[in-house]
Amino acid sequence: MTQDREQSQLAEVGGRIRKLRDARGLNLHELARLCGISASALSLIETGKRDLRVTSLYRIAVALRVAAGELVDAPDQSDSGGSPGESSGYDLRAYK
Amino acid sequence: MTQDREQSQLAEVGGRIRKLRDARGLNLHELARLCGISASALSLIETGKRDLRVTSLYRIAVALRVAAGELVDAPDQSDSGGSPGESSGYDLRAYK
DNA sequence: ACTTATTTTACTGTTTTCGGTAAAATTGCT
DNA sequence: AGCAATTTTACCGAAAACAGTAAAATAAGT
Repeated sequence: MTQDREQSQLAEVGGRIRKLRDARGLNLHELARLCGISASALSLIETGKRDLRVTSLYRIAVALRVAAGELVDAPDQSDSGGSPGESSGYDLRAYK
Repeated sequence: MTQDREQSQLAEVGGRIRKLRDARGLNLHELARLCGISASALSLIETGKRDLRVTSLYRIAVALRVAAGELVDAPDQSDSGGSPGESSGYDLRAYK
């Protein structure tokens, strides 16, 4: 369950990278060299078959000239710091 | 150079995590359990001493109830999909 | 069809994240 | 000061992300 979810999350991240790479007119090897990641690793990342470190995410974002958040968030994500003070909602009873 | 940059990027990510965790009134072990990451690893992440996978980033974001992008982007990041068609700015001459 | 460019996949070796545990260091409270 | 809670750090072993290479698969062009 959680496995499938992370799988699709990575697939979405990879899809956004590929889309932006295409929009920039770059091929795999070019982007790979721009962000210091091997082409084979980048291919696995774009197809959602490999997890990646956030530092790698940053390097890719820099190469694609977008904010790193655009690679991990859905395009319509807009929620932010709500009103502070309503510290609620956590159910810690199950533990400890 | 690049090393220091990634170091500070990780420190910023960790700082945001810690700040949100404090705002939620959670201690390290509680957040660790909520996102399925060991407390020791989470401590290293919050102090910017350890890189992390994006799937871990997602789990932390879910536990903190924020978009993952809020953990990787500076709070004032707002640029987005500019006008398509101006494919420019890449210098590939140095390679290939 | 052939040829070329691009991408995918498989493999090996190195580095690094991660869980778990436990011990130090720090912080907070009385 | 002491004592407890929280955090940091150090270790170990396992799993996974990397680089590099090369071969297979796919796409694109002539």
